[in-house]
Amino acid sequence: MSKEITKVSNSVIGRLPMYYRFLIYLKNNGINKISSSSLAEKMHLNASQIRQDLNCFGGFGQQGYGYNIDYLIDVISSILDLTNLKNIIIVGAGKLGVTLVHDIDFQNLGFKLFGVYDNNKDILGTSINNNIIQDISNIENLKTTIDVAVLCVPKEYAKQTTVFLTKCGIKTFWNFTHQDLQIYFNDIIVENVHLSDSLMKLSYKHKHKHTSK
Amino acid sequence: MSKEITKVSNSVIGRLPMYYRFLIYLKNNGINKISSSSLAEKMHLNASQIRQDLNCFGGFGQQGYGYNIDYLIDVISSILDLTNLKNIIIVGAGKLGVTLVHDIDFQNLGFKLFGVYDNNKDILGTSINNNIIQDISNIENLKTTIDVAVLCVPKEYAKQTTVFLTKCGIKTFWNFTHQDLQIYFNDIIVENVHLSDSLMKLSYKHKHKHTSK
DNA sequence: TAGATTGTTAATCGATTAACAATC
DNA sequence: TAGATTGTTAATCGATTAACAATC
Repeated sequence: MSKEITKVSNSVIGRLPMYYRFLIYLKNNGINKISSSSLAEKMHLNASQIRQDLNCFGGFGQQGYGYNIDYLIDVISSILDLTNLKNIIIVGAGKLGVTLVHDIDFQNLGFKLFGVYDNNKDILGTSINNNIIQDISNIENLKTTIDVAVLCVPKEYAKQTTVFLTKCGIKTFWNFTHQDLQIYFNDIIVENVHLSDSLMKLSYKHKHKHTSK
Repeated sequence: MSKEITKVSNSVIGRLPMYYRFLIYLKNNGINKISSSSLAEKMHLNASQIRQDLNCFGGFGQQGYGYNIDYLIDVISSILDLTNLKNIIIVGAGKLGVTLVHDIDFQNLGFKLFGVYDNNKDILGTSINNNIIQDISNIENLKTTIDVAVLCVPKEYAKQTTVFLTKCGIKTFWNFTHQDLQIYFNDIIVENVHLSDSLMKLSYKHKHKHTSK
């Protein structure tokens, strides 16, 4: 049974991948059903929260029994849109861009890696994992729709690159540039991976070991 | 004027690096003072929130005037402990580990890169940016205190590596392994960079463009 | 049927926003 | 001094947790 989804909070969305990961772990250990309270205990969460989270999208459990793990994995996968492959490109073939080509399992995360782009003449034509690095200006001429761009360019180029890509019709960005983009662009969807912010938070937590939450 | 810090919420801590980054940007543009309302407008935030956030740590502004940007940068830097260098090691010298050695400005984020470790005999002794890859077992014999470990090992090894490192006295982790650790360890500090979770969230947001926040 | 556990409503808790007195 | 803007208290909003009736 599925629900009309209106507006789901970021907190809920943020927990879905965590549930997904943990349920796969349980499945791999031969477990095929689980109750919200037992899942909560294992994940160090609250059972009410798990039920509330899932019920944003529909009723996927069975009273007196719990949740079927295979089914729940399918459901979350479908909510996160992991089976419908979207075209993604990597913009910026520096160390980070290249690492992502190798390390990210795009296929299983809802994406088809469509191409890798850069503007450095020295590396154009080189191949990474069977992806030939192409000139970024080629994006304009693509007939295929690109759904998402991964921004791996240096911070100084983040803004102008995004201007260019939005002109090419791309509205969704996985942003590794340490540059805040939502400030300058309306109507784009951005998921930030600000590694330096993350490390600063760790620095704070390390200092305030017993005073931070 | 500084305050007795009791317990600051993760939401507040999470915004500090963002303020820090933006204030440096303003400074680089020759601006030396700003009011909370003007900062809020530029950052698409709420002025009350900025004042509340800062006042968790003390009163750093001046009525009728606003905040001195240089001073505020210093204050936040000190709150985040960015000037007191802590020893950090990278564990796992695969593509990601190597990329972090090159791309992360540890020095300016509160850390001194102390060493890079792996257990792959083929790469031991190799040098990355003047860091020689050392055998992970050497960590046990270190006389120097290691404050933080960056976990860049394959997911399957995350748990056992963490067990080993905690035995060596390391309690703070920057975790890139896609393995939840807090579930298994008490009393450790972890900052997760779950790239696959991040991409799944983007997948969700892309699908639900107009229904997600 | 009885026991277990969901789905959902209600209560609580915390974070964000508004208001305003203090003060530079 | 008058105007501006902080620091801080109070009000609102949203997210988490508890409770329980519905039901498998």
